[in-house]
Amino acid sequence: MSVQERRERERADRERLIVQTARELAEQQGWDAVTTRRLSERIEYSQPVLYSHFRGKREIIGAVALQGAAEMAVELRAAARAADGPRDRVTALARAYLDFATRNPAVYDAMFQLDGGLAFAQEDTPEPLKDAFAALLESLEEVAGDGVDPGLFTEVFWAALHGLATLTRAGRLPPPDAERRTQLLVDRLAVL
Amino acid sequence: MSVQERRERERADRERLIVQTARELAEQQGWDAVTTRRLSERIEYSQPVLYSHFRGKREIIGAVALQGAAEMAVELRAAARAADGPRDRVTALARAYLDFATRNPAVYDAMFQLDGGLAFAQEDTPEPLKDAFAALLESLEEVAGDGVDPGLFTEVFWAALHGLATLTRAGRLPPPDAERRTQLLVDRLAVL
DNA sequence: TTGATTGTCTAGCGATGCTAGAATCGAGGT
DNA sequence: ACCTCGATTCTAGCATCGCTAGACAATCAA
Repeated sequence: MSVQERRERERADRERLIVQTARELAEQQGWDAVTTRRLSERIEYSQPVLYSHFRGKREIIGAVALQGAAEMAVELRAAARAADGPRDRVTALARAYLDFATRNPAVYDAMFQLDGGLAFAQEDTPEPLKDAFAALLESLEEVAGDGVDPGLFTEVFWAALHGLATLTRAGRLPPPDAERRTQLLVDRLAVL
Repeated sequence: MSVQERRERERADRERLIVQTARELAEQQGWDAVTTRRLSERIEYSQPVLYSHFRGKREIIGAVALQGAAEMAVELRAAARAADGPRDRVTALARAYLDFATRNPAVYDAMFQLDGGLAFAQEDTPEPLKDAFAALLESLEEVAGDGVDPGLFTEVFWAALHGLATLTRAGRLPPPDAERRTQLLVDRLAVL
């Protein structure tokens, strides 16, 4: 019995190692550099080992995305908690979101740009993703405005943040004005 | 002299054929299916011919993106022209933008999701891209609000639309509520 | 008609994601 | 201590990718 338990523990450790290594490699050199060969080399196992943990590269991306979603939820809630009043809270939330995207570009890509084979906006959506959305909603429902569905408002606010995050990082929007854009977005969207 | 002119004409025709074929193939089966082999087969030339027109696959994507930007600019201006008053104009503009993204998903990806090797938000940004942004700005500057830089406002509005477009298409936002989200966005962002 | 230039194609390189089948390891019984 | 057998891991290879060198063919000037 103990032997099997140790095996399962080692297996779980190795799975964490794979996800962690994929994430580091992606942040260092971009997702294009995360090949099954390089990844297997870094974890010091052969390629087929990857496929005994994940169906393929997509699932590895998905695993990184879930890890990222959990972290993002924590950071969003921390930022909201540290702020006083609705206005400061929404501003802090927006900054925290964009900050996360800037500091973890590869993880953000795994979550929203790449195909990680994850379901969204439906029943079988993984819990971490639902929770990250919930973290946004918690701080936004108080500024949704009368007669506006908080869920719908959160979707719009999230989409706007997502647009800013992706376009900025892709060089489509000049970075220096990022803060002014954030302020404008918060001022207009939130009902204070 | 005439011989060379015919040659250049044929060459330009073939280049258009490449771009058009890449675009059709991408819309039919996604950009992953647009391989140099499949593309060369469809245009009935060998692979190296592609490289006598474009540096590589990236530039082909870029060419599709520029074509798309030009079309989008036309559609945005048409929608704005057909509307009466600032409110209707902004709503029509937003619908036209999201509509373009829905009807031409592969082209939209070429423009904003994939790496087409194009410069953005700087001097050497290709004209069609600047013009598409200008088309947005023309209709949005009148609703930017006092003391708000129209360019900055357009960037924010654009980012929000981009977020809605990409998240909806990726299955991250439920499609049925698309119109309600658009309305909410216009109502809040635009100063009417 | 010849020679040179231009254009196109065949064939192949290194790299990718993924997998079949061989090789190895280790736990449990004798 | 040794064998057996199942589970685990690896070697080797497939098909496909973007891209390119060098052979071949077509076209022009002389």
